[in-house]
Amino acid sequence: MSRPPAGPTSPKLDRGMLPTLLGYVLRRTQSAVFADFAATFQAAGAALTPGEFGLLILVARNTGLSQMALARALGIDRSTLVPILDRLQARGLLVRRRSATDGRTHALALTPSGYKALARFTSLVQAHEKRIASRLSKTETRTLIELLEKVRTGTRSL
Amino acid sequence: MSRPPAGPTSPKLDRGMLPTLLGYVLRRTQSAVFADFAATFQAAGAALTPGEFGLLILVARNTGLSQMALARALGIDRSTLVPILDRLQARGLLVRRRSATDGRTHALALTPSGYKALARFTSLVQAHEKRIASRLSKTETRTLIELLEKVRTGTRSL
DNA sequence: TATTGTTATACTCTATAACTATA
DNA sequence: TATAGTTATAGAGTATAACAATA
Repeated sequence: MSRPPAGPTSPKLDRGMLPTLLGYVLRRTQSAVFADFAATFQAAGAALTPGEFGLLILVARNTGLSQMALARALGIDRSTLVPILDRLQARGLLVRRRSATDGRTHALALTPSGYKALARFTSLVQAHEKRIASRLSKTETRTLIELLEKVRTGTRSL
Repeated sequence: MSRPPAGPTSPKLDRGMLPTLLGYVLRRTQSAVFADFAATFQAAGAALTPGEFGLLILVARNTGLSQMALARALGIDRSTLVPILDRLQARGLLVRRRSATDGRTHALALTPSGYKALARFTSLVQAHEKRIASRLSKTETRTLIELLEKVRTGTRSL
């Protein structure tokens, strides 16, 4: 792997203190992992974001849950959830059913097609996961997850 | 710290396989860290995003760089950069100067006020960094950064 | 009165395509 | 022709405020 032809337009910039900031490294890594996720799905002719995958898993595992409960689990506002569900519903992956016990709420569920798609998505996610952890040993991967969880729970916002 | 009153609206949802997915843990951690960053600045009456901080550092360390060079360093399109610079310029933190050697480019630089603000921002970022790493030993923090870099460089998109 | 879902609105980040000025 | 910056436009994620239906 040779260096790209370092013309006048691609000088290495001085990044100063940034490389040692945990938040910065975290952000760049998250960005690269996101891009890998997108590339994995695009290469397979599928379209899904990590957020949508998480949402589908949540609905599959908690069939009948309300939009409020889902929004709370995702940490987003209920109004933010509406267009996201609209899209997944338009793709035939998910349905809003009227709750029998509370007329205000929608009972969310995957369609048969949604379950089938989720199975496929899951194998794509596993391939993606394998790749992003490819330079890490099993132990290192476990350590990384533990350390990330420590960081997450040591935060103001939690 | 007592648990919140677990009413009918906050049942613990089944998150299935998600807690073991590195990508998922990374995303949630990044989200929590982002929220902590925002809270730190808001508490200090300052307004800045992690991305803006990174941009200011880059400009401070590479005075006179062009918008193209900056966009490339940030991994975003040049058109995306325009409104971001507009805002920072409107806040008086940064200026676009005409390049003496190439009339097409703008030479970016911080204003004196920008340097002063950046000094303040830097100390806020350091407080934020200290908090998010508060549950980690020095060694663990170093390990975490190393593992994150390994993940980042083991990605398709790199 | 309070809650759920929706709509209207607004802001930010992101991109592509086309335009202008300059090289 | 090619590059830099801008503008126009569009899509997605995020929020707040107000509204209708239901509890």
